[in-house]
Amino acid sequence: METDLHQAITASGLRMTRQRQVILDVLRQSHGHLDAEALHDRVRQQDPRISLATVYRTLALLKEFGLVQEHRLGEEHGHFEAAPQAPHYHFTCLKCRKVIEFQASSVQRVVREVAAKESVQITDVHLLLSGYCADCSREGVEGNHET
Amino acid sequence: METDLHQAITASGLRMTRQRQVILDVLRQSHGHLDAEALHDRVRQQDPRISLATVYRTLALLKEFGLVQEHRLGEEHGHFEAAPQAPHYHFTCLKCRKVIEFQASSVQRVVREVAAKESVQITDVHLLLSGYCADCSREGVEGNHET
DNA sequence: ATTGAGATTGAAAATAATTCTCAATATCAA
DNA sequence: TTGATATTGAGAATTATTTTCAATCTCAAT
Ligand SMILES: [Mn+2]
Ligand SMILES: [Mn+2]
Ligand SMILES: [Zn+2]
Ligand SMILES: [Zn+2]
Repeated sequence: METDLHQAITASGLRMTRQRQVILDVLRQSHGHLDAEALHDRVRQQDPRISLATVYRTLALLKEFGLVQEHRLGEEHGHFEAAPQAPHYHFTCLKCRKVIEFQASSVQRVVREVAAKESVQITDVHLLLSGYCADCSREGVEGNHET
Repeated sequence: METDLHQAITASGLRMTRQRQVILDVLRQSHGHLDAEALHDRVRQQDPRISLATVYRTLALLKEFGLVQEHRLGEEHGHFEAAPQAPHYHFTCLKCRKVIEFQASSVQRVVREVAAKESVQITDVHLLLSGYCADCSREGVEGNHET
C-alpha cells in the first residue's frame, strides 16, 4: 500500500527519489481529479523545489506502473488520479465542470465482447459522459436563443 | 443530408461560407478520424486558401451543431469525424495507433442508469478502449526487457 | 563510510496544439 | 447595389507538455 512504488521502481532498475514519493502521496491523499498545475501546487507545499517538469515526468512513470490514471474530461489538459481499487467512470458537467464518478459492471461486459470479437487485448477503459448536472440542467448544449 | 449545415447556420443568424461547406464535406467524405492538420491538408486540396485557424473555428461550430464529433484517442491532439447516424465507440492500439470502431447497445443502458441515478442530463458519450490490436498483441504496455 | 557510474532533477528553452487579434474581405437582408 | 457585420487569413499569443543539459542525487560495489 505504500511500498508498491519502491517495488515497481527497483524492479525496473530505476531509482527511488523523494520527488516520486511525494507526488504519488499527494495524489493519493487528494480526492478529485487534479491537473498537472494543481498537483504541482500541492506538491510544492511538501517540497517547494519540485519542478513542474518533474511532475509531468513522474506522472508518466506512475502511469506506466499503473499507479496513476490520466483522464481527459473535455478540457485541453489532462486530469490525474491515483489508480482506484475498483474501476470507475466519469460524468462531467459542461457548465460547472463538476465531475461525478460512477461504476457500471456492464462496461466490463462490453470490454470482453470487443476483446473477443476484434481479437484485441484491452488494457485501458475510459468512459466519459458529459452534459449538465442537476444544478446546471436548464439550457442545452447549443444555442439558447431566448432572452 | 447536405442542407442541414445551411439550416443550422441560418437558424443561428450566422453566414454560410465556402470554407464551412468544404470543411464539412471533406470530413464527411473522409473515412477515419482526422486531426486538424490532416483535415487542413485535405481541405486545402479543394481550396488552397483556407487557413488552419478557420479549420479549428469551423470544427468548433460544427461540434456545436452536432454535425461533427471530436475524440481523444490517447494522443495530445483531437481527432474529428462527421457525426454518424448510429452512435459508436472506439478502440485504439497503443502500438500502431490503429482505430477500431464498435457498437454496444448496453452503453446506452448505462447512460440511462446514470442519468436517472444522478439526475443529470447526458448529451455526449465517449467510450475509449485501448490496448493492443491483433497484429501488435505481443509485448505488454511497459518495458519489454528482452533483446 | 566512500566512490563512481549513471539515473534524476530544476530551469529554461523548445515543441505541439489551439486560440486570439485585427485588418481585409465576404455574406446577405434591405 | 449597398451597408452592417460576420468571417477569414496570417501571424502572434496562449496553453500544455516535452526536451535539453549541467548539477545533483541514488545505490551498488567497494
Ligand atoms: Mn475518478
Ligand atoms: Mn469513429
Ligand atoms: Zn453543473
Ligand atoms: Zn496495433
